[in-house]
Amino acid sequence: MAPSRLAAEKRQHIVETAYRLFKRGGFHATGIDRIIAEAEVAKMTMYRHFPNKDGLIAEVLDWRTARFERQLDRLAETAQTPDDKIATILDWYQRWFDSPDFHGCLFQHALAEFGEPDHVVFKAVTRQKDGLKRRMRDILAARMPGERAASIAATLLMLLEGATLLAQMGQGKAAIADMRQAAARILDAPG
Amino acid sequence: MAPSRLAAEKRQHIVETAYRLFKRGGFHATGIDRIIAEAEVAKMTMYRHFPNKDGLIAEVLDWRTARFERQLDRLAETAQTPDDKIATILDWYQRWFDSPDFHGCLFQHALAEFGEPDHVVFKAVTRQKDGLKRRMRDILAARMPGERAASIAATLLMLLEGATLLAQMGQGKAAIADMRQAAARILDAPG
DNA sequence: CTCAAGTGAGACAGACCTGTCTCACCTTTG
DNA sequence: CAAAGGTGAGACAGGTCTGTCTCACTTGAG
Repeated sequence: MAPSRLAAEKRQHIVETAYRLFKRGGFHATGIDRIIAEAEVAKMTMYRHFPNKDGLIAEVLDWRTARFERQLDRLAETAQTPDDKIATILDWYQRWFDSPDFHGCLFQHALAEFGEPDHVVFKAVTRQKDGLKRRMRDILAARMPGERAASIAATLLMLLEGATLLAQMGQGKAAIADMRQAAARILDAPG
Repeated sequence: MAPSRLAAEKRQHIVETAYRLFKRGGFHATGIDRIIAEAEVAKMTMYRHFPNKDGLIAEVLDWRTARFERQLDRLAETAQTPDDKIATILDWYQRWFDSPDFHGCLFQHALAEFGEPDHVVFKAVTRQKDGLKRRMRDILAARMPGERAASIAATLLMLLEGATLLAQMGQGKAAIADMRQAAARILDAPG
């Protein structure tokens, strides 16, 4: 039978509550008991919707990936040139770093705690990073050969990931500024 | 009383065993019981040398930082120009990515699991990253104004951290190549 | 030799973990 | 109304976690 409307809402509520707790406390350190207490949900309700904790984590990451990519695609529509589209991504990161409950990248953290390439969580992380890289590559491909677009997209991804790390260590402001300079130099360089 | 020679050796053995296990399995997921079993050491021996698990983790990171910086400083002596010194650092990362039991950066992982800025582990992470950035800044300062050296050092650090992340996702080869191109463009750009 | 420090082995406490199960209750649907 | 699926609350099992403690033994220092 198809899940009822209320069941789907409960499921989504669990995902968002778990997201908030994982972001603050990490994955292994955040217990199921804590999640169901915070979500005000019975334990069996959680285990009826998700096979186990790892499955919940992967679902949380995939949900977050979808939200992230929606925001990114919407932003890309507001800009005209490829360079402007890339700039809106950097703007997005800058706002993220400045947001009050910034705790670093949940996907980086997931990779740290689930480093086995076959693990369902590991795969959810690669999906997010590959999606971001592909979006930047597609943006740049309108302005340069595909191979060079792929290379620069990878470079920008590295800069973004490194900047996120520095931001988690309290150096977000400088990291954004330095990243903008570097991005400008890389994009302006002769092909 | 000063610790005996054997006691110091045991202590060091615990640190190196914990390092190996943390690298593979993460921090929360690796239990004390596993560490002392692998190190073939009594539990009380471990707790006599370290105040608690967090203290052991911080010690492991600091030991690893010292080893890393020794290697870096030794490499820097073999190169002449600032650009060559930076290149030897990139070479070091490339060899690291290709090493058989590469599992990503232990400091990134520690930051993911201990995100509280006041935590002893968090501080050990910032020490390592700041140390690396400072070394690159000092290298570059021989070739450009101090402010620009600091900015480029931060950019290179971001690239290195991002490349390490990509390497953990199996894209180390391409990441190194793209990073080298980006570094060359950034270093060659007009001041 | 003598004594103290260090150690190995393991029991132990108390807490927490994941995941299963029961049972009474509610709500939705036919 | 009646049947069935979803839920809340919590007990429960079996395991693991950190950290403390005891006791017998070994090893190093004076």
